[in-house]
Amino acid sequence: MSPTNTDVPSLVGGFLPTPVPVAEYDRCPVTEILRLIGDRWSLVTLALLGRKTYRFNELHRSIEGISQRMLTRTLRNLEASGLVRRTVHPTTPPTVDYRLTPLGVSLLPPLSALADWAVRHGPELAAARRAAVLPAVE
Amino acid sequence: MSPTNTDVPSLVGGFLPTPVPVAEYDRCPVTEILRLIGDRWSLVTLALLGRKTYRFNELHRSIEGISQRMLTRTLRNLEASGLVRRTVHPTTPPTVDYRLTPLGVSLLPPLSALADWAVRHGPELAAARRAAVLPAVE
DNA sequence: CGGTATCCATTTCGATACTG
DNA sequence: CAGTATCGAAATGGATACCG
Repeated sequence: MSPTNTDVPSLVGGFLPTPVPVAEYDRCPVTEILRLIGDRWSLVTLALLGRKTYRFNELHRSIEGISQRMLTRTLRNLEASGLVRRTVHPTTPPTVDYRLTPLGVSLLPPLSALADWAVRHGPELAAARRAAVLPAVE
Repeated sequence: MSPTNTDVPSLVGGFLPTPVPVAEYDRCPVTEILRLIGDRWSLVTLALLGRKTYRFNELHRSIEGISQRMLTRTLRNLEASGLVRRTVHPTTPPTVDYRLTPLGVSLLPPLSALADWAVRHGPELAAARRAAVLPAVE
């Protein structure tokens, strides 16, 4: 009802048929976006592109540890989902830059909300992990 | 500064050192939560548990297509992160129920914000995918 | 500069069978 | 009822080399 709900967690529209049909679930946009950005490199990439336009190698240098292959794959993925636009400038040698599309920009606020939650509750998450791997001497 | 920012996407606190150090990035709580819930079954599981407490087989029946093994793994994962609490009742046969912890409940609003975004922009995402796999006859 | 192509290790997922 | 054990398939990620 309300344009943005903050107190009532809707999660997939506010209702859920049970059993949840697996086919629908897999095609659910919420599932898709989480799987899209839940991989190793998408989040940093989006975070950087949220700040400015990057050239390929500039991005490569900006993300420590990423291989050329994975950077390409990550960018192509985000591009295929409409979050990133790839622009080739016909110079010699050719230069390519990447920027967020308006759709990509619109993703940042909700993503930041999740990020804020994670930062706030990071200690609790870490504590839970520690408690889980050390079920000894209580 | 503001308790919840909606217009300025902070993403990991509002600044990013470049190059982004891979070790820090991997330990970043934002990365961790995304990878945690970015798998195949965590989102539905959380969505269901957000509604009520479930017994194991009840959950199993409620999620079409999930195997016993994956349900167990998913629940154990969420439990190890402190989002879900597992309670064993010493009856015969033993019954076990799962519910969200307060931490798990606190995750629902930001997750719903992302879900709302996905639902709103689902058509655009789908259109981008279609345009990407059909780069023919423009 | 901005990629591909190849190959391999690791992880994830799912099916099936069995258990206290 | 609520799992565990085992196995194999598939997806994911990374290293290296090469290309227009």
